[in-house]
Amino acid sequence: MRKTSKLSEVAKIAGVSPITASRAIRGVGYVSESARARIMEAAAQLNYTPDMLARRMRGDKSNLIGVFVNNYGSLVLHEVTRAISAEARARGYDILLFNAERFDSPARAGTVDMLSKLCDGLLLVMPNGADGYLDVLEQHGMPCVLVHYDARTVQLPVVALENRNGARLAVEHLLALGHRRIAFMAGTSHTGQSDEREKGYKDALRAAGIRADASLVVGGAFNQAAGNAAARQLLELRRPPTAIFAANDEMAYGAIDAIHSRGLKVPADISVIGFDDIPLSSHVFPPLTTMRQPLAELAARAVGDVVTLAQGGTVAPVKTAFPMELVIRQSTGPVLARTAGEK
Amino acid sequence: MRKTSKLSEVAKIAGVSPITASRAIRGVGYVSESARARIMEAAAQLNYTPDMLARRMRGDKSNLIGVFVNNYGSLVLHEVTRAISAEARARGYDILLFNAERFDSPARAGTVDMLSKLCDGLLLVMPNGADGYLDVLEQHGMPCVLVHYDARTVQLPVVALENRNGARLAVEHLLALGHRRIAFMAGTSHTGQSDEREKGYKDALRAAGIRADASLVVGGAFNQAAGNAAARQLLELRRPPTAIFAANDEMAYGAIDAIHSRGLKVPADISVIGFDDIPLSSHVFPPLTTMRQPLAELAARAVGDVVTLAQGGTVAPVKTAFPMELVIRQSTGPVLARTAGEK
DNA sequence: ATGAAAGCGCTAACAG
DNA sequence: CTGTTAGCGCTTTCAT
Repeated sequence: MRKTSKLSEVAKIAGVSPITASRAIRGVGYVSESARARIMEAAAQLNYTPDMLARRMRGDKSNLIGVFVNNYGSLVLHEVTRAISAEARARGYDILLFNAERFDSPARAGTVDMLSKLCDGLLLVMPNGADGYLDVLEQHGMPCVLVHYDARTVQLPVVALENRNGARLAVEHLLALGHRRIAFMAGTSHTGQSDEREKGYKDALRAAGIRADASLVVGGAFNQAAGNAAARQLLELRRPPTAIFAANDEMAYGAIDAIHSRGLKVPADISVIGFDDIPLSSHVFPPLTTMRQPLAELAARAVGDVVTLAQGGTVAPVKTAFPMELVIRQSTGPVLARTAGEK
Repeated sequence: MRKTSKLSEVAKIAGVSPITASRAIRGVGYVSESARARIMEAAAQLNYTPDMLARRMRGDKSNLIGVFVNNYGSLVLHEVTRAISAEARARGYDILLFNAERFDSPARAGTVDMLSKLCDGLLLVMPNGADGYLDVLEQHGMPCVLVHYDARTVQLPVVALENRNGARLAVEHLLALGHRRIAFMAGTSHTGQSDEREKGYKDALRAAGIRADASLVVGGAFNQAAGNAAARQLLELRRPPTAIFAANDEMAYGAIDAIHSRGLKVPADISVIGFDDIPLSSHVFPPLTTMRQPLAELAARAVGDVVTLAQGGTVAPVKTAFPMELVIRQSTGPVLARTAGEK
């Protein structure tokens, strides 16, 4: 690997000391016109670029925001990071996305540590509440904001969704359509979001005077495969649900697949509602009724907060929850007379 | 920000010199049992983590692969990076994803440079052929592999798709269904992929003895919005096409939308075929006929190549193109008698 | 207007 | 077995 040119080389060619060259290149302090000219000339000739690694080691800014994610691959995550990326760049920051299942594994500790040194601020997207790294960060004082997190309280600003309330709204929509036997498909409980959504589901049922039926709560992961499996399980019940509330859109897709492959129709036989409203939900068949999250506002807030922190400002370590909006498309419909009567 | 503990502190507590502490912690060289115990004890107590930045500045490995992308946001890109990420982690590397429109902007140069110093190897996914950074990399000697690139030749290994051939196959499928008036929706020409696909489209038409009609080549970006706009444009033609070949799946989704919103049906009125076969293409309506890329193999090869390079091995600077496979679903069908007769 | 010294945190090479 | 010296590339004092 060809060595990249360094400041001392530039300085030598220009016939000055490294520090003078440094000043000229950064444009600070006094440098005579002639010296400056020679230095710039030499730098151009050598194609010199300052070594940010070295600068950073001395504590300078990097203009980089680190985005830490786990389970890279989910579509919501993709949408969230995309929004964050757009927002960050609009503010003059670049994004460094780091993917790790957990951040507290000893093998990863060094990397994580280095990245947090490298970046001016950190955004943890959908972090695992059980991850010990959260505690490290909490004490560390590093500018850091949690995004899409709804688990145990940490002393860090959190930008999240009104998961519980949004879920209640979703189920109320189903209730309003006459459904009484409503299933919930849960994701993982890593971030706490699924748990909150489940609470909202139960809130709505309780308010409607419907007793919870444990066999109607299924699932286990936020992806299509899990949604598919969970739906199959529901369909095999002696009394299957007439409607399914999936903890996210991707699970809903999987559920719809399972229903179709049983020869049943959505929403004629079973209604399905998702959560997140990722862009593709209006393209699947049938177009998915779901709860929309205000992605842009959320990203703007998250990035705004880290940037404030990174620039020495203060942000209270509290959770800001954004409201969800019901988007009615075609995967939900009134409960059929025959099924409704069955109850 | 609380300073993180450093080696010298550990050493002081353990009553040894920094270098001895270093040896004990890395497990190299001779350290007496008693000293080692005291050092580990102190390190644990201080929660010491080595500063990889400092290590890296001395030229050590980081076990990180940098993935540089532009236009972060596209779903194909997401799938590709996801596959790369999985593959890299399976080999013990972590991924650092860096998003920038271009890598040669002066403002970004420092960051780009730093990242390439930081990472053991680089993967440029869908790079812009016009980006001057490619030339820098070419000379630089940094372990680096291009992924999904089909533009001007550079002296770097490239892992790509059989774009031209795959496109030909796609159009031949349409031809076999009786279509004669076939449109092509192009993406951007940044990576050269769209251009190659267009060549394949023309190859197939020519082989079938159909004269190219410039009004049937539309588009301009690899996303839904562009696909939508392009399809509207096609539908307004005096003689609209009976089939559309979109340069990627996302454009195809947009096209299908446009067709539906005109009150037409896919494939009854117009057939649509995509390119890439991202997972969602089997869930949209109608399920999309498309060309599948061997994602896992591709990622395995790309990661395998950088890792080889990073470990001092050699990889020839040539392009490896992976074949595409036709996946027939329900968005393509035989041309209708009335339309076919029209010609 | 310019430079020398010192240090960021770590470790290879070379003494003890 | 352990410590000293030196240096990665840069920049902030503090001179001159």
